[in-house]
Amino acid sequence: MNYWLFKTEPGCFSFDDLKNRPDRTEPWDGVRNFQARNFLRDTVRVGDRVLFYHSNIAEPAVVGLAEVTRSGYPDTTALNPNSEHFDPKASVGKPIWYMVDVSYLEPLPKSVTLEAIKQNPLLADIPLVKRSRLSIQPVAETEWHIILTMGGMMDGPEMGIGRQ
DNA sequence: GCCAACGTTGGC
DNA sequence: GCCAACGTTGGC
Repeated sequence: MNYWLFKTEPGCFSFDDLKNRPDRTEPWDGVRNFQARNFLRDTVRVGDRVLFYHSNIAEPAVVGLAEVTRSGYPDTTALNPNSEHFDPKASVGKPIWYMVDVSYLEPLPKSVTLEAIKQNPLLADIPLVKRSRLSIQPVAETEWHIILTMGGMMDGPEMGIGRQ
């Protein structure tokens, strides 16, 4: 199982929008960057876990967790002339662009802001800091655990002290 | 809304 | 295949 960070502008599609879908599942379409496309097409697998990140807002942050429920398949919005993501170079035989399905899991008890991520020296190498424009990013397992800990999802090494 | 970073396009 | 021009992303 792999870990990922998916970026979205909440004004376009938010974590709550995913939660409010009838089956809490949604195709992750409209990605038009080749490196992100390669991840979606080749590497993202069913069962992979996703950090859901809100970008382009006053306080960008990881806000929740999602799960991949369908691996890469052709992005139909590229074939639809009425879609804002239409790509005249794409065709059924050569789709160019790919999407996956993601399902809502749970929100983080507290959002992990970009500011907090930047301030954590253990996260200095993640693409969010180094390659901020990449919209589909792999997350190392250690980084995954650190971010979940920062979000109040799991106990960090020092947080169990004093517990019953 | 500005603008730096960076990805893509297209002329040569 | 280089690289200038251009468009987009996304933090601030």
